Amino acid sequence: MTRILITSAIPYINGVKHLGTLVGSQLPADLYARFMRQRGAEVLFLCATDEHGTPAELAATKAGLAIEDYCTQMHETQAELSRGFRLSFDHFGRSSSVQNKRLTQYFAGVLAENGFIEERSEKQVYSNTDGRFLPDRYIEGTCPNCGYERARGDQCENCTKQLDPTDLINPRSVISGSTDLEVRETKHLYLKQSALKDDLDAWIDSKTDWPILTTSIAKKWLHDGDGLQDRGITRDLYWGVPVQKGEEPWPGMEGKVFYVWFDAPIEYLACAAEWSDANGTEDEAWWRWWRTDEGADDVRYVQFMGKDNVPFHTLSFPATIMGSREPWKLVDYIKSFNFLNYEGGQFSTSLGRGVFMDDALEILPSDYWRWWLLSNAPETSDTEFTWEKFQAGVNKDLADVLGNFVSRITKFCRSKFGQEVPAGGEIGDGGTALIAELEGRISTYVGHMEAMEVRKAAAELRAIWVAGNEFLQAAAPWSTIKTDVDRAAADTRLALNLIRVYAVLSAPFIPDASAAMLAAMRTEETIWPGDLTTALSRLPPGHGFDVPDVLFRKVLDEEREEWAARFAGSDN
RNA sequence: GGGCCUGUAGCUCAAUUGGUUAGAGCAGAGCGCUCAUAACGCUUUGGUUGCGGGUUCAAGUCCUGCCGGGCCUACCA
Repeated sequence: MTRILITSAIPYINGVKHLGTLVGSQLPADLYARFMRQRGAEVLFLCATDEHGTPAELAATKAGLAIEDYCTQMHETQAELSRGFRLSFDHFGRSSSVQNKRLTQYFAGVLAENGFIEERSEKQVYSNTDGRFLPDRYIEGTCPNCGYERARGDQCENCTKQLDPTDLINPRSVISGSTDLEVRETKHLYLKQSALKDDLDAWIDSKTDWPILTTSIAKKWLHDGDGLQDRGITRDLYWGVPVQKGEEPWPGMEGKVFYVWFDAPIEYLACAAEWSDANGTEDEAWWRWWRTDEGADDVRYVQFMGKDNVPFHTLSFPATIMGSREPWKLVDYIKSFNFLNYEGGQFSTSLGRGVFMDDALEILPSDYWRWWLLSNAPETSDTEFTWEKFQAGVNKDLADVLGNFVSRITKFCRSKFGQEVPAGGEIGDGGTALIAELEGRISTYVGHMEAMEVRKAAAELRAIWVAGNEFLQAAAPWSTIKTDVDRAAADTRLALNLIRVYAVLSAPFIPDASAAMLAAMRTEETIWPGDLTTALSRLPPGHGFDVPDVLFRKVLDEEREEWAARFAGSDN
């Protein structure tokens, strides 16, 4: 059996994520996971919260909570929203888990043994008032180049000049505003990515089928300037995985933690370990997904992420795996996405601009969001969410094309034949033509889904729904019933069976509506339709059904206007 | 500044990797149907493929120069 390991980029802990984050990784990953399970593959689909780092500490302080409690709360919030969007993770883990702590320390130790870790001493800005070292971005001051007063320590937003925090005039802490800053000497560990550059380069070169977005970003980092740079993997923070060399202390590194971008990808492994532990199974259970010497050699590993995550997944994390010189699984395919914008600008957490996961579920069922976001996934370029497009898309596709199809045929049958699949007649020319068309379209749909061509798959699925309406229109059982009851019965029977087939085909995109369709047809038969003629006679004459409630109500103009105003955010 | 991506119908996107007359959906127009959520079906309007050069028997596709949009640029994650 095909075995597929799927991971979605792990969302950061410091708040509810917006729709852009959702469509860039978790949603398409879920689509793929659901589809591959339907097709008979053995799937392990993992996601987690990314909990370490400065922003998490500051968010916790702002919320008046201990960082540990804050993360526990926010993890539960995000887990609940994931359930709301029907994200079918086999496990939703936490990068702060003991499993991740152990594995992160383990990898650091192995990398050190293999000579891929280097200690470097460097100067960093320390804030006496805040009692902590400040990342470059958390220092503000006047730009020496253009005079902009709110330039950050890494770059001036106004003139785009790259800066060093010590370049700033009148530097101050972004956290407290304090100017009581000093430069202190501190020691950090670096991952010697440069020593693995040739291995990484050859590996990326071999991935000719990856999205251009993925490989071009990787190649840029590999070849830009002096080539791939070594990366600092430790920080002077409280909240994180304590720096240790495996189980041993790391002299000189006391009180320091690993950088989030070192431990976050390792959580992909740790999450599998969490999953195994949660199920009460031994380590072999997750090793068979992650260790090629323990059964993972036939696993296909696919990652989903937004483009901002690509450098870490194509370079840093693979460097960690390669540098271990151990048989851990490397990713086989990286599906990356561009960004989703909101009404002509960016989503903004601080301005409350745009739709966030909790808002979305509050106003409409998850299927509406899943369908629109996936059928408009930002695959080739950044794409834009507007309420008008959203309304037009879901009303037309879900309500008019699919929902109304289910409604018209079930209600027709109820009024003319009663609430069971009618007997009599056989598939006619129209039915034969429909089956031929659908066989072609389903084959195309499967091809797009296997290739993770999300928008193309959605367009094909929609065409499959449209074919049902075309068939009904041509067969016109409401007319033929007057002269040829068997003809009308056979066509009605075919159309009712089509509902079940649509439910199965559509399940990866709209799982709730799919379940409602199956329930209405009083069936739990969800096997993938191989032979269509057989699949379309699965519900035999006499099989009872219910006329379902409206599957998708329409989004009204008033609602659209109200939501557009509500989520516009403040202007400054 | 550098790099990458991108520009095709009013809108959102395709175009088998250089090969017939550039196609779909939405929106618009007309017709049909009356089972259905004012739904559905059929027909149809609409393009100098951002602009200018070049290569080629052949260019939306390749090269080059402009113009516009976006992203990244390594201590936010």
